[in-house]
Amino acid sequence: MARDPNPNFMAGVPELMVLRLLQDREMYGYEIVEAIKTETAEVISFGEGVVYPLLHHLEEEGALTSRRKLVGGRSRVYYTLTAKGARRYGQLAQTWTSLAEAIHSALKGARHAPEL
Amino acid sequence: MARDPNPNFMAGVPELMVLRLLQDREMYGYEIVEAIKTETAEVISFGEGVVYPLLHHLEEEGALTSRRKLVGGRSRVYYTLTAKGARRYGQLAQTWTSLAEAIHSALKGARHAPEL
DNA sequence: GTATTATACCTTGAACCTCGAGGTGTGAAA
DNA sequence: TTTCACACCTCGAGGTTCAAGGTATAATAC
Repeated sequence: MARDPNPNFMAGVPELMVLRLLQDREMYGYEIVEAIKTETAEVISFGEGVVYPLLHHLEEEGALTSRRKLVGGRSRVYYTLTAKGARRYGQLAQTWTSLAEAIHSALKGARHAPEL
Repeated sequence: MARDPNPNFMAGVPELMVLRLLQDREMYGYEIVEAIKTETAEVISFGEGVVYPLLHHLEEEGALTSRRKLVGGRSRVYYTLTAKGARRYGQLAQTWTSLAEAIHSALKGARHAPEL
C-alpha cells in the first residue's frame, strides 16, 4: 500500500550483476551480496533473499557450477561461471546496454528538461 | 514455464516513458503505445495491456487527469500531466539515471570485456 | 455490399521478480 | 557469555509485465 520510495528498475539486474562478478573469479554467495554493494558504492544493493535463490536458479540452468569449500572452519559454496553462463552474460549485457541507450535518449529528447 | 528469451530490465520503465511523453503534450492511450515504439525505434514496446492499466493507476494517484474527446467520430481519452505527475517524473528520471550509471560502470569494470 | 484492417478502448490470468522477515549455525571478539 | 559478523537458506506478500481476448467504429479493399 505504501508508495514505494524507490521504484523498480531492478528487474533482471541481479542476474546481470552476479554473472558479471563471476566472470572475473569464483565467488560465494555472501561475498557476492557484499561485492555488489561495494562495487556500486551502495547505489545498488540486493538482499540475500534475492541472491541465493538466483544462484540456485542459475545453477539449475547450467550457467553456474558450485563446489563446497571449508575456509577457517566455515562452509562456503563457491560458484563458477560455465561457458553457457558466459554466453548468457554477453547477451544480457548487450540487451541491457541497448535498452539503457534507448531510454536515455528518450529522456534527453524531452522538450522540458526534467528538474527535481 | 518457457525460459523467457529476452529478460526483464523493464520494471518501472513504462511509467517513466508515459510520464516523459505527457510532459510534452496531452496524449491518448493508443497514441502513447505507438509513440513509445516510434521514439525508441522499436527497441522498446509496451502492449496496451501495460499502458491502459498504468494510465488508470496514475490517474488514481493524481499524477494525471483525463478528459474524453470526440475526434472524427472516434472517442479518445486524453491524459494530461499534473504538477504531482511532473514531480514524480523528475524523481523517476533521476533515480533511473543514477541506477543506469552505476550498472554501466559496473559492467565496464569487468576484467574481461563482454563479447557476444 | 462485405470483409478486412486500423483505430481506440478495456480486462483478466499467468508468470515472474524483488523485497523483507525469519530461521539455523559457527567463530571471533567483547 | 553475550553479541556480532559470517554464511547458508526459505517463505509469503506485493508489485509488474505480458499475451490473449473482448467490444466497437471508421476507412479501405475486394
